[in-house]
Amino acid sequence: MNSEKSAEHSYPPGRVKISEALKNLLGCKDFQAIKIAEIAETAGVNEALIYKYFRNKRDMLYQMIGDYLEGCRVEMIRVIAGQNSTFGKLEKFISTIIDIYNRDRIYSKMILFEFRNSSDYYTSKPYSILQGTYDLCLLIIREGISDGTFREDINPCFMRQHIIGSVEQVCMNSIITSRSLSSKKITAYIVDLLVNGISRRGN
Amino acid sequence: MNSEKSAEHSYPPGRVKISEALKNLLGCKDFQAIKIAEIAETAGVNEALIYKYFRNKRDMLYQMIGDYLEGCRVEMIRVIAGQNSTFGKLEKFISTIIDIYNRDRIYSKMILFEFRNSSDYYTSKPYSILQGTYDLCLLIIREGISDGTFREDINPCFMRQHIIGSVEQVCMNSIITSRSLSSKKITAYIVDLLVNGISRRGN
DNA sequence: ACAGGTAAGTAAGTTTTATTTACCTAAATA
DNA sequence: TATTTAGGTAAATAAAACTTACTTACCTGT
Repeated sequence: MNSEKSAEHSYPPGRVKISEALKNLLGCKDFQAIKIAEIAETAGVNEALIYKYFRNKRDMLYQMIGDYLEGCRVEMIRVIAGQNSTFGKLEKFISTIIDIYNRDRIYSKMILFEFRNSSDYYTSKPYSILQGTYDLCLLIIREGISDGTFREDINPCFMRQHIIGSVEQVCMNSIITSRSLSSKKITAYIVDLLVNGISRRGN
Repeated sequence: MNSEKSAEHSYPPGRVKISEALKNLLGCKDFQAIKIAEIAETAGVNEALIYKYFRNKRDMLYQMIGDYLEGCRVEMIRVIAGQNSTFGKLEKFISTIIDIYNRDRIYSKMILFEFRNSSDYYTSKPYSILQGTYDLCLLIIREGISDGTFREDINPCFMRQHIIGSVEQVCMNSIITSRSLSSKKITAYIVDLLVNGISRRGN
């Protein structure tokens, strides 16, 4: 019984084909418009096989998002570790989020649009992975407060929300308008606003 | 044919009962879990009547959100008009958003969680009403730039996204955690972060 | 090398749920 | 008074999610 993979499920060909089929279909229509029959047909498997691997339609989405977000979390940890200044870490944190949302639009849409619409989403596994990734920001903030980069009179959790909110909003907008983001430029822009505020300098 | 109300539909008792039933049900379960039959039963009308007034299930949500958001837009215009300083307007804009999200949690949930999950949402009427409300922020920003309150080196649309993103994130979090927000306190907190940035003062 | 379990896979259902059709009734209108 | 029209319903339909009961083929321990 010790043959488990890193994730807690195995990936037989049928399962992989199902996930890929759903992903492909999500490229052209949205989740609720995609039929199980359609997924099965696209994958070239029987409908019932889907229910061997997934509890229900929504569970497919959650598992896919979970796998994807786990990869993102690992990437984020690696990328931040490569920076030594607090400021550099914050920049990398933001630019990596932008890169991720920019890179695979199908997953981005899943996460920003399909993912949240169920009351059990914030008790779900993918949610906690996403929060885990976003919470890396908290470490940066705490470090920044103690080394004097950031204000010490602000609640770190609150600051985190402020940062995430701003970044996600920009990403969401680019996805809605189907515009690609230049991660470097946008990061600089966001960081500037976050760090210096919107008030005229020297006010 | 000139008997139209201010909104483009009339409100006979059956229709009102249906909307109220849906709203009540949304208080305890989420949209996709609510059945048409259940709505009809709660409203005390026949299922078919629902389709007299609404194209489909999703259309019910859109119409309800549309009506609600139209009220919010009107409120926002009135409230901002009562301020004369740019700074006061920004504060009022933010505190009103917080108040609205705080006030009726069922509508907030609809808007933040159910509303976005369809690709046609950003071509929908409620979306354009919401954007219209949020765009009031643009006027404030432009005014603030010309009167020297805000930085002139920032794109107003971008600044708008930054502000909305931060505010919405905080509201979303309070809804997820079912915590009520003290609009005054939180507004002061957000405005401070937005205006002055997260960087240590005098950096 | 073979019994027995187990994972991958399927055909053909059942059930659930959104949506339609065809109809009734009463009030407004011409 | 005839007729349209708005509010409303019972009962059918259709579509899609999900199950059941069944193969087939591959491991695995004796």
